[in-house]
Amino acid sequence: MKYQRPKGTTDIIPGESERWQSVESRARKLFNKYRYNEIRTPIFENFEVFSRTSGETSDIVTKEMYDFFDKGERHITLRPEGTAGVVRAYVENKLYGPEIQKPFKTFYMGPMFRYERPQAGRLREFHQIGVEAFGVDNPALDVEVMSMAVELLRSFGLKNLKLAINTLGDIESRNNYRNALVEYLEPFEEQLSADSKERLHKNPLRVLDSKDQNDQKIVEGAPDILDYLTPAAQEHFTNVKMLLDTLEIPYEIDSNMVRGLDYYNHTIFEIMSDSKAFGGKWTTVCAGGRYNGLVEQLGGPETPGIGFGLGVERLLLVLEAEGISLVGDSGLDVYVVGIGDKTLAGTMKLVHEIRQAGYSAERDYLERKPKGQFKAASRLDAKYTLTVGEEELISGKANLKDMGTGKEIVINLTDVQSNFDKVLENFNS
RNA sequence: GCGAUAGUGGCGAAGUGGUUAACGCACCGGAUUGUGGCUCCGGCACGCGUGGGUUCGAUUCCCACCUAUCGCCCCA
Repeated sequence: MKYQRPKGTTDIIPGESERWQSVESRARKLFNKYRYNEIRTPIFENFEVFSRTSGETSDIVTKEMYDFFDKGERHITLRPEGTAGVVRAYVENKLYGPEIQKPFKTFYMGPMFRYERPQAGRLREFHQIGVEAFGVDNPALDVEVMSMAVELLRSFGLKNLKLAINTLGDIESRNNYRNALVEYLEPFEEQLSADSKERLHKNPLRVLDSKDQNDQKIVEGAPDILDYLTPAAQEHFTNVKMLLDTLEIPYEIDSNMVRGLDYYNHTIFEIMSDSKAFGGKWTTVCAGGRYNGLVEQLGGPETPGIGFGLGVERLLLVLEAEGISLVGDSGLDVYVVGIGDKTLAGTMKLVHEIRQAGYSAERDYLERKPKGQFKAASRLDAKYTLTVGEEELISGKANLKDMGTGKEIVINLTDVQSNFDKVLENFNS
């Protein structure tokens, strides 16, 4: 093979693209119900937009970004996630202005890029559907966002979903907790896995979700973030739980849950699936949280925010594994069978007229014999065939056949242009 | 970035250090001058991921690279 697509990318070809369209259009519909409107931001941004916000030491920044210098020596990055760019746009377009209703609610969908080792549901170019809401610190917004995510996944027919929630508290809570955690872990430093030793001082919270069995044992006795919340942070979390209960949305509190990005605080959540698409292991399909402070970090006024991102590839894998089909077929209405090379123009005209009348139409382009054309019509799942030869073009009458029942009638070809609806109506009555 | 497995036609899949690389599906054509199924007949890989090497000879052995899949890291 001379040319191959770059590692970790994929072609979404017809047959597959329909599923994407279905996911996207359902998401748009749902977001509209909740009054979220679409935002489209660049696929690349200045490097700093992500490096500042994601955390200078986060893996995303240190080893997963597709960054390069353009011809003007600008340090550019292909966006690895959606939120930072949206926040940048929020600030740059002054969407925090007093004339704009709060919360400002928006959604996006599109490709993201991370330089990683590809695996099932993990590509270098992947797609996310996400939402962001700015300007309101009310827990009602946290719960609206979560409820929307859950509803979206359920609307696809998914069951066996788990909503896991946690809080990172405010800065003060987080710092207090971080200190307590490091203090607890340091005596175990020598026993920790190599990875966790590394994390201990770089990003101690990450030790909490280590997969190493021994690490997990040590973590069991670690202090709990929930015990270090300031009263304000505590109240926020309590209200989030209360509101989830109100909506009867089941959830689990996972106080060991952390985030790969530094900008999160207060409520964080993940929606996971234990679908066989991922070998039955719980895998995150949708994740999000609150990021009060991020807008300020990117040069805007102090503005709270919250959002989530949904991995489209992962969602599609789960839907497939669960045997959920998204495509309603947009079948072919009429296949026009043309017999003999004298019918070239007549067939073309009929196909054109049928399309003008609002129906889908196909014809033969390979000069196949009638048998081959009927076979093709059958394969394309055509509802009807219209058969024209030289005689029919002269007499103005031709056979219309219902491919389901095999029934045939003679129709006037002039009716195709003027009232094809009637023709079909009469046929079916 | 690390570790493991794999790579033969559009798809699935057999195969061997040595003449024409099985078979199945799909597709195309014919038997059947203008009607979908079945059946029968015929066609369809100057080629075995790419590039080197060993050999008289490589799809088969060796090396490198590429890609995919799985695990780790991380994550949607």
